[in-house]
Amino acid sequence: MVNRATREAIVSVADDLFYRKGFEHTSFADIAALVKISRGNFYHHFKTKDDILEAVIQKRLTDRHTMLERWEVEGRTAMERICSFIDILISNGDKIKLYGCPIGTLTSELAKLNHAAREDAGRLFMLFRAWLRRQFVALGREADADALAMHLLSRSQGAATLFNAFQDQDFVQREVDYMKDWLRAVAAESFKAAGDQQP
Amino acid sequence: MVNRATREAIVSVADDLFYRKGFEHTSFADIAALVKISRGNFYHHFKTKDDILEAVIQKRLTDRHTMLERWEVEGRTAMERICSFIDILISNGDKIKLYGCPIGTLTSELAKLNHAAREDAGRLFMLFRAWLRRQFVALGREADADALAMHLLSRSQGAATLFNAFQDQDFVQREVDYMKDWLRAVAAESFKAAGDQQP
DNA sequence: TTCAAATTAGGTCACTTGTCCTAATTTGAG
DNA sequence: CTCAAATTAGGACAAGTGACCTAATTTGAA
Repeated sequence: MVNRATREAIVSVADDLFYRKGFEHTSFADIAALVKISRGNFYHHFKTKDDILEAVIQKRLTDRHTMLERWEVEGRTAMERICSFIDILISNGDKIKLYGCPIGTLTSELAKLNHAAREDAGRLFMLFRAWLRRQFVALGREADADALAMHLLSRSQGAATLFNAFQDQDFVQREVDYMKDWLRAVAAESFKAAGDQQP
Repeated sequence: MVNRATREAIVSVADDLFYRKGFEHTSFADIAALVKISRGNFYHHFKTKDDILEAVIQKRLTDRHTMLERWEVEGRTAMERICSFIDILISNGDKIKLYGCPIGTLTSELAKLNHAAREDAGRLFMLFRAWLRRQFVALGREADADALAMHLLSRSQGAATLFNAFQDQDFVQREVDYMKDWLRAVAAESFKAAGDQQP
């Protein structure tokens, strides 16, 4: 006798609005209008706005986890998997161009609001960091896998931010190409190191 | 008979609060409390909150312009000047760690608010882009100076975002070192190209 | 079908927001 | 000093916010 559909609709719409308009700039009224329920109805599903934020972060964690896991079991090489990550900038380009990176912008907003959910949002970055680290380990870079993961995360964050600021499609494409060049060099180095038997 | 001091105090405090708490999350009351004037007094200096934002963006443009110009006339090499830009991540690290990049986060917030001042804020990035482009030209890279400028801007944006997210000092230091390595490689390439052109 | 639980609609509440008004005070040119 | 202009304080105002309540309706297990 539990209606999960309405709850999921609220979270889904909130997820979208928090991304497009920001957490603080999104009101209960905004969400209610899109979900087509009355404002007062919220209290039955979520006690506070922070509870909705919590659910949205959880949803994003699940969604990204699912995506990354799918990439991992589709049996491609670590190199191709990392390329899939880089290609988010293109495949999700239309939205990034307009609203930036969903993870980076949320983290940044919550940091400024000094919001309690700041740490939870941070786990979104940690998810990608750990996943990328695993790919670099698979690429034969156990020693500096984490630094490489952070570096690539950083590069894609920067590209997303400037894509949003300048709206320049050529720029993103160029940065994506640079990242793939870098990735090939990283892979080549690790092959060389394996041959030398030296780090 | 014009009191510019109060106006400048308002803009200065607003600049700081917009950075630390975000534009929307900063209220007239917040600013008034720090400037130590009454709330109603604002209307005499700024008709709307958007007018204050306009003034803050103008101030940031002037401040950054002054800083970049100073670096340019201090008679150092283009390489050293670009290093000064990279080193912002260290010299301004305490604030970036807590609040992110003042330019990137403002641009991102205004994009989500769909705010009219979005374009004005964009000029802050353009300022750095043009300045960096000039430095790369001075480094002998006329052909791809703009792409190099955007690339470095992108790298430093990403580093600032992840510094804010993970608060990891070692990470920023590493990224700063990577950027300087990259810069040296770029300079070396341009020397090589110059050598090829003039045998 | 029955009926208690789940869900919903509609509204109230106290509070904050940006905007704007008016009256008092301060300032400085003549 | 004089006095009009500049500046300031204090508050009013409507609109919007998140939180919360109650009563009506819907749902589905027994």
